[in-house]
Amino acid sequence: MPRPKAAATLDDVARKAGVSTATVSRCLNAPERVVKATREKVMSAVRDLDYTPNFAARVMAAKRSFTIGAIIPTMDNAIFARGLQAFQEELHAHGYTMLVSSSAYRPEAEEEQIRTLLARGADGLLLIGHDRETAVYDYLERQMKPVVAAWSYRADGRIPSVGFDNRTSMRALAEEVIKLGHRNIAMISGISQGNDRARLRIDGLRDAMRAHGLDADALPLIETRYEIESGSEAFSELMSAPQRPSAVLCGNDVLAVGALLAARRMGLRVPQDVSVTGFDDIELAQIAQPALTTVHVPHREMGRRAALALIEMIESEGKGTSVNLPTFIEMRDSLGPSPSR
Amino acid sequence: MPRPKAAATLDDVARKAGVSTATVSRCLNAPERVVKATREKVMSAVRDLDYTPNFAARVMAAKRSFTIGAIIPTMDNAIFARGLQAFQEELHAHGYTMLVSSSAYRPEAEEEQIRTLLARGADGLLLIGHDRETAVYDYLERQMKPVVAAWSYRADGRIPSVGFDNRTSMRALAEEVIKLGHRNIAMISGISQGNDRARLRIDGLRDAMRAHGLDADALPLIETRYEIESGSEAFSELMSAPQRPSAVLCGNDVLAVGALLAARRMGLRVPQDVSVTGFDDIELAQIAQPALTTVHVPHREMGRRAALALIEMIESEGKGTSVNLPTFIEMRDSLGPSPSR
DNA sequence: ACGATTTTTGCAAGCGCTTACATTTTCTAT
DNA sequence: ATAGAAAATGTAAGCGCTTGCAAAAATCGT
Repeated sequence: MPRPKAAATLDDVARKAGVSTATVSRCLNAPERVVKATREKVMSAVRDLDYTPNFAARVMAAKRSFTIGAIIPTMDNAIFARGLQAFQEELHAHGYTMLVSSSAYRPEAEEEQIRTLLARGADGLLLIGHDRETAVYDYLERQMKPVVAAWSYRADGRIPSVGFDNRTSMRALAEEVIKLGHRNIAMISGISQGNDRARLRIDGLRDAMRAHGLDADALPLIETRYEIESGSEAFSELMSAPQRPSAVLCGNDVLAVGALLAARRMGLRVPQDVSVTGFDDIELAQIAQPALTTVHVPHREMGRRAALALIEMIESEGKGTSVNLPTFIEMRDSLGPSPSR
Repeated sequence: MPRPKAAATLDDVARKAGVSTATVSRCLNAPERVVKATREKVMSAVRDLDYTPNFAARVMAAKRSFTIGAIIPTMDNAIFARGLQAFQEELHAHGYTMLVSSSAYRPEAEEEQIRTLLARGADGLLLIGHDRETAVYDYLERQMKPVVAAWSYRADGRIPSVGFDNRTSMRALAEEVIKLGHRNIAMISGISQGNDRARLRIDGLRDAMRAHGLDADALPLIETRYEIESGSEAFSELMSAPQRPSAVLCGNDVLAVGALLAARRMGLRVPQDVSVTGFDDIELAQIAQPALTTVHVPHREMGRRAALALIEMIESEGKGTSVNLPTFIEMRDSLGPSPSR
C-alpha cells in the first residue's frame, strides 16, 4: 500500500474517482448538484485517500472562509469566557468557525489582530467595546467586512453593538448601595483609558452619587489591572485612607474577589465591616466567600446575539442592528447595610 | 481620493511602486535582499495602500503558515489557561501564531479539529495527553507534521510529550494524606475514559494505598465532569455513604473547589472534619476557602517547553524529544490530620 | 422516435502569493 | 575602461481550490 508523500489533493481524488476536479468540488460543497452514482464514487475516493480539503486554497478560490474572528482584551480571567463560548456555539450551528485572539488590553495589539484576522480571510469580526481610534474604524470600513462590538451597547457607534448599558447598570447597583445607607463609597476600576466599559461603570456610580447629593468628584477611585491581586492591593490602599469607605464597588468580579481576599487578610468582615460589590456575575462570584453581590450580565445571550448579528450581516449584506440587553442586580452576601457610625 | 473596492493586493503595490511583485514579496519577507532605495519606494506604497498580505495566498504559495494548532479538552475552566498562555507567548516570540480549539473531551471532536487545523495549514500541533485511537496516530503520521502531547509525560508514546508524571505526582500527594493518618480515603475524578491524566491520577492514588496496606480496590471513586457543581454532587454522595471518608482526593482543583463548597453546605469543616485535596494548582486553589492543598504543576514551563519542542521539530525537522517536568505538593489548608475516631 | 429541456459534468480561468531561474545592474579588480 | 563576479530585480510557473460557461448526457412531451 503506497503511502502518499503529502496530503491528498482534489486532483488526486478526481483522478482516482475518474471525474473532473469540478465534480469533486461540487460533491463536497453542493452534493445535490451531482448524481448519486458519481457522488458515491467520489466519496469513496475521498475516504480511501483520507482527503481533507486545503483550507487556504478554498478560501482563496471562494473568497469566503466561514470564519469569524473575535478579539478580546484578555483570556486570563473568565470575564469573556461564557459569552465567547455562546458566540462560538451559535457560529458553529451556522457552519462558521471562530478564531479568537487577545489584545492584552493594548490598542496597537488589537489593531494588529484586526489586520491578521482579516488577512486570514475572516468573514466578519467581533470586537469588545467602542473605544478605538478613528483610523481603525476607517480601516475597518474600507475592508468592508461586517464588524460588531459587544459587551457595550451604544446607539451611535460606528459599528453596530450587541451589549448592555454599562452606565445605567452600574448606576442601578450604586443606587442599592446608597439605599443601604452607605455614604463613604469608593471604587476599584479597571484602567478606563481606552476601555469604555470601565469608564461608563465609573460614570454610572457617579451618576447615582450625584442623584443622592453625594460629592461624585471626591470619589476615591483606583484604576488598576484586572487581576485578583491588583484588586487586593487597591482595596488595602483604599482602606488605609483616613476616611475609610463603608462600601467598595468594583469594576468587575475579579477585582471584587481580590478585595474580598484583602478584607479577609485585614481581618475585616464582609459585609458587616465593609461591603464589596462586583460586576459581570462570572462563576467566581458565586464561589467567593461571601458570595458576591454583583451586576448580572446576560453573557450567553449576548454572545449568541452577536453571532446572529454577524451572520446576518454576512449573509444578507445588511448593516446590522444593535441590541441592548437588560442586566439585573444579583443580590448575594457581600453587600449589607452601612455599619452605624 | 479613490477608495479601493477591496483590499489591496501585491500587484497593486508592485504597480504603484513601479517594481515587480517578486520585489515586493522580497521586501516583506527578506528585506535585506532588496536595495534600500527600492525598499523605501515599496514600503511607502504599502503604507499608502494600507496593504496587508493575504494569508491564504501566502500559505498556499509558501507551504508554511507559521501557525501552530492547539487542541485542548476544554476552555471552560482555567485548567489549561496558564500553560496555553505560556505556549502562545513562546510561539509568538518565534514568529508563530497559535490557533486554539476545544474538543469538549470528545474524541471525535478532537479528530475533526486535528483535520481542520491541518487543513488550515498548521505547521504543527499541540495535543493534550496520549489517549487516542491508533487510526488517529496513523493519520497524524501520514500528514508528516510535528505533533507534541502535553500535560502528560510518557516515554514510549507515538508522539513526543512535554509534561509530567500524573501517576507519581498523585501518588506523592496520596502518601502525604496517608501519612496524616487517613485510612478512609475517597476520590472524585474526571471521566477517565479516553483521558490518561485522569486515569493515571487514580492509579497513583491506588499505588499509594497498596504501598500502605490499604485496599485499593475498595476505593470509593466517582468519575464525573470537570465542573464545580459536579464536584459538589460527587462530594455529597461520597459523604452520605455509611462509611464516611476522612479525606477526599480530587482529580483536579475544579472538582476540589466543588467539594469544598459542598462541605460548607453540609456544615462540615475542612480540614477538621474532612480533608480535601486538588490537583493542578490553578489560581482557584489559592482563592478557595480554605486554600487548597494540591499538586503544583509547572504550567508555564510546560507550555514554554512544548512550544520550543514544536518549533525545533518544524525548523530542524527533528523527531522531537520528550520532557518530564517535576511537580511538587503545595501544602495549604484543606488537608489536615485524620480526625481521631 | 426526435427535438427541446433540464441535469450532470468538464474546461479552464483565476484567487494572491512565493520562488527557482533568468536577466539586468552594479561593483571589483586590474 | 572592461571582463567577470556579485547583487538586485524581473519572469513566470505553480500552490489547491471554486465557479462561470460550455459541452454532454439524461429526461420529457408528444
